[in-house]
Amino acid sequence: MISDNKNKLSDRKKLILKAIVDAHIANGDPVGSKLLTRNELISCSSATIRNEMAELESMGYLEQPHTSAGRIPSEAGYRFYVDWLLDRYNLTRAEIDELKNSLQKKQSELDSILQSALAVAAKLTNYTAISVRPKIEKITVSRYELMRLDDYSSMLIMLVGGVVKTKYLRSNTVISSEATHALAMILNMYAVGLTASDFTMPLIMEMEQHMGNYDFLVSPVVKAICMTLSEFDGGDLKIEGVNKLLSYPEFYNLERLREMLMLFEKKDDLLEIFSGKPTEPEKVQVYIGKENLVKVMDNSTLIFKAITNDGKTVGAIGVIGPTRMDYKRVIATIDNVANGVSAALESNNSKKDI
Amino acid sequence: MISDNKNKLSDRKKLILKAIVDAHIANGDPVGSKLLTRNELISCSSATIRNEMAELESMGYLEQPHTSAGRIPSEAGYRFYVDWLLDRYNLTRAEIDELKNSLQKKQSELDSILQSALAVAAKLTNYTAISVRPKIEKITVSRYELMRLDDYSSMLIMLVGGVVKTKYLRSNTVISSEATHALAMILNMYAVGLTASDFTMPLIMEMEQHMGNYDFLVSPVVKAICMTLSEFDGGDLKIEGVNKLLSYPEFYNLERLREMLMLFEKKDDLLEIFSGKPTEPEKVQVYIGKENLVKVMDNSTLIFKAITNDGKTVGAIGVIGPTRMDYKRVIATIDNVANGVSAALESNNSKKDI
DNA sequence: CATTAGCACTCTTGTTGTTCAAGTGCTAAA
DNA sequence: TTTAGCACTTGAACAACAAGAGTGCTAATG
Repeated sequence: MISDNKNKLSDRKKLILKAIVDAHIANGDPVGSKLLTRNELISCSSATIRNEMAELESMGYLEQPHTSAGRIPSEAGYRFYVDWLLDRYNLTRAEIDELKNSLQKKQSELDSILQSALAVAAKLTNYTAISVRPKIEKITVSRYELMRLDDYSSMLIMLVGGVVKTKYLRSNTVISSEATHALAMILNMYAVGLTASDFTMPLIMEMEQHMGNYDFLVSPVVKAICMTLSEFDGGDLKIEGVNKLLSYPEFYNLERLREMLMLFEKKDDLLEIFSGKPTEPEKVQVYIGKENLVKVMDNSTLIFKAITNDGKTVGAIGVIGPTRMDYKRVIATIDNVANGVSAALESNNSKKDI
Repeated sequence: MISDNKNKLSDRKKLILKAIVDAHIANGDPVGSKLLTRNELISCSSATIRNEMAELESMGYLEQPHTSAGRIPSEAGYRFYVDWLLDRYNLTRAEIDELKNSLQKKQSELDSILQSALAVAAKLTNYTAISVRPKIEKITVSRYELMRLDDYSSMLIMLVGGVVKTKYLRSNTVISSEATHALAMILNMYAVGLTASDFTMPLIMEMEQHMGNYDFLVSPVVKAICMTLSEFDGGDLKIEGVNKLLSYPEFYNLERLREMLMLFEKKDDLLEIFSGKPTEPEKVQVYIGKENLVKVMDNSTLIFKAITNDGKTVGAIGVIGPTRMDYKRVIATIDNVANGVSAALESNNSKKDI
């Protein structure tokens, strides 16, 4: 019986088990009897706790890695914890919003091709592959719609560069449908054809004036617009095959590996490297070690090539790896992949023309 | 002057430098004078090589990690190697084919949503996120086109489940355009509405008979068709945020990390785990440690939830991490993400209905 | 009878010292 | 100019050892 299972443990044992699992989840270290005495819910001495822990161990809920370490939960311990001791957790608003927004996002044609190209580049070269779409200047919204979902939330729909972008909005107060309409009108009146930096304070104040009682809506919406614009033209960076790093003894070193992953996580530096260089677009670029100017890449080589469409550079694709890299294979591969992506884009163009 | 640079080194120095770089690229170890004497192009003793190496080092092309190790190329050494000593490498046919095929691939609606959902799941939970589309039975091609590109290559275009799939084909002999046409006709005659397992040997032989002199074309094309079908319905598995593993001391162990990455690489096992379980689709599933049956995951926890569309399970999304996992947060997050994806799919349905 | 204090015991971790193998630099001879 | 030989340097691997942390057990206490 399930309820049998639940009541197998005394309340104090449950408390101690829960405390141990919680502490272990938080720290990762085995937890000893002394540590638990600090827990306010547990009001007995370390010796008592030790006795209880010994019993929990013999029941199979705890184990000790070695004699002189603390206890860690066994799998059965985790199972009991998950089934009976778990608190409920509710996502924060910020988390929910992030979730909703990301599910709205649509990939562009180029993004989709880059994704495939990256996967094949990583596979063929056996190095971590990276692609970027550089910043596009002067991206603007050509039309706004505002869709009211309920009293507290709406969807901002923008036509930007021929593509529909949506942004989920939420307020703490009730927004009437009149307010929604008014805001949409104001946006189409004032904010069409503007780049992110065109949204100046005077402009925002003028919009607020026109909104009357609903002036407080303007600034968060403008923020959302600017975020969308910057996310759209703020060059996107994709990475594939981080695990390839592990294949090389150069990165078989956790400190180094972690630094590299931090670099991938942050993306800014890489974006700059790929975008900023005065590249000859028709050639594969090779940057070795300190030529990369970013400290973390002191011992790494970056090999990439620009992707062109209609004669213009629209991105770049390449790999990153140890300076000890199989240059001749990688250079040839990246050359071909970049050309392939460019060709795929061109063929799309011609399809559109017909 | 560039040519100056090229001739800064004597031919023997170039030979030795190239040999050192090649050897170091291959092994990763510092290379000593003795090893180089085995190179057939170098016909002098280790002592001579040592002298040359000492000179190359003083010129800045080599360095030694410590006195008693061999030499490794410096950045300048790599630079010289890349600029002047590199052999040309041509991609193999297999590599070129793989490249072309992967650039043709189109993502489905579900794939695109899953991609976004994965990214946000990995970010919110801070664990590695995984999604699967399970096998779809009975997927068939409803129409074939064959586009001749040149004497040796064609594009096989298939309409499968309402989606266009293409496959790049190449032969060693010249294929006339008549042959291409005949093949396309035969395919549409015999091979429409068949699943991969419907392609039996007798059928293939019958098709070959109708192809006359071009019978040798049938079997490779059928292979390509079957590959496409299996790739289409063979459940797809995506992974995001492998680097998150590094955040946890449990994986701060290169052996463990590598095993996990191998698991991600192979995908088969994971696919089975996600797909095979008799899940209650409305609940978040938690598998702890050995409950996972796959050896590598002995110390890991898998948390996932099914994604439904129109009442049917169309996939699953979840995370994998150490058994010491922040269960309450992860369970809540996965619950929300999976629901979000399901909802996004449903809303697409209703759009289509209108 | 449950709880607690105290102490001896166990086991890991980090440090130190030593040996071993690898590869160099230099000198003298060919 | 090239080669052989030898002394020297240095990191990696391994064993010995001290320190620290946490337990289990026993005896005392409310």
